[in-house]
Amino acid sequence: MSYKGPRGTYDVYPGGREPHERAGLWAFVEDRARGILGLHNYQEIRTPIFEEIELFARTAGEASDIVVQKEMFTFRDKGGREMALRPEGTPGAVRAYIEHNLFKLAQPTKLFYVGPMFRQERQQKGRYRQHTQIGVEALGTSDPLVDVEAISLLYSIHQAVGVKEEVVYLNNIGDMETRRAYVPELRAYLQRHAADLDPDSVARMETNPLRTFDSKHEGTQAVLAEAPNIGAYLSRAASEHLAAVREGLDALGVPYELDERLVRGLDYYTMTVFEAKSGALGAQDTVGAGGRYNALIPDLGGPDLGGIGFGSGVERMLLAAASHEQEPSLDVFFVTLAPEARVPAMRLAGALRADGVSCDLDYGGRGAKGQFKQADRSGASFAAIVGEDEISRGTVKVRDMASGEEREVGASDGATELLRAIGA
RNA sequence: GUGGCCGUAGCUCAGUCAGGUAGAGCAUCGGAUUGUGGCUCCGAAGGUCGCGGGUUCGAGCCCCGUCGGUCACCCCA
Repeated sequence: MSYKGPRGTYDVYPGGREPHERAGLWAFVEDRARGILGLHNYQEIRTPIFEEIELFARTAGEASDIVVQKEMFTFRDKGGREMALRPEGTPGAVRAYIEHNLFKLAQPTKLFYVGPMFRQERQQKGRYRQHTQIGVEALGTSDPLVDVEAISLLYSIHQAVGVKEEVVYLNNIGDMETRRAYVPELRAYLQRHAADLDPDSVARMETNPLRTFDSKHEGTQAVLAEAPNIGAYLSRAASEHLAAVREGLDALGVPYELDERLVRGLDYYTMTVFEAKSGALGAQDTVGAGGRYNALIPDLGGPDLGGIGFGSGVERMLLAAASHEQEPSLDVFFVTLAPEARVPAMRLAGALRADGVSCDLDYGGRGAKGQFKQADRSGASFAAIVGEDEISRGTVKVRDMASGEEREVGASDGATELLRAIGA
């Protein structure tokens, strides 16, 4: 056995060591999230996990490292088309929205998706080459109350799955007018302090100065601490939008912190951006994040409509959550004490399952003691014992595993008495 | 892609300093209890010491390389 899973991936299986490797927890998170999304009238969209590279290249922006540093998994199909495994969910969803003319319906179109995303990065805590996002896109409107709904939704999902030490950060990075006013000021300021910046930030200062705020470099952060704030440069529209979002969040009781240095990695964001972090994670502490993208739909060939969305990492939610794992439960474990008892036991198990009673039996050829031990470990409420004596009498012995109490019931006419004995 | 740390039983790890017969706990299986679990006791099974090369009479240990993991940078959910 020398095969290992691909670098940066993980398996989900019974008894997995890390929270995101445990099958039961995935079901828990998905159930909770789908429940809340349904309550807000969001409907599921499923798009391919690969698209043409061009779609992602356009949306991420030329300055984004997803494209520039080739963090996408790419391949060429047999027709020579350049394809990529999706690094994020928004482009595919927006592409489908336009392709199927969903904007002709009453707007907004409220969509959610759950699925794997791929980025060819080096793994670390909370970061994987294949990870799963629960995401939302509310398309076809620029109403600030939709922003409120999206942020509230993100917060609600996190609360429902038990994300610990969460803080939601909010900012408005403005419209074109805002950036025309702000970006030159920021760039000029950074250029004056270029000597104290890290090399990455010096390069970004020209291409996309907003992104320097993401740097973890000490010198850069010291410079940025004195940098002009975008808040003072917001256009009237941006400023009113931000005020409306804040008013809505306050009314709903969603706690948040305004952070004027919050920018997002993807270039398509405009106006509202937000990010939910958890202190229970490592350096990769963003659990979910998103923002408004008012130019994206027209950029991809659709009508001039706005949209907003977020993605939340399921692995990070699980890592940041208190464990809600449920003990596996079993109703009945069959103990067979003679070879000829095995088939009758399987038949009875089938009859019980037909009535919704979960059953299992020994396939390991264990002795009586071993089978009872297995029954105990399986968490079964009852053991149903079938041996030579029971077969000759046409009965089954039912043992209550908690009390140790046993009683013999008839089994010649199916599982009726057995069902009664276990109170099903 | 860059850097730190780490690769010994299914799992968690000791053994590396000072080269000399590969260990423990937990888990698994069996027995004590010929058809009865949890607790206890006894026993068994389980290892190319990540891989390759080198030094040496002798390498889990030293040297070189390589692969993998992990955390951090970068970037991002």
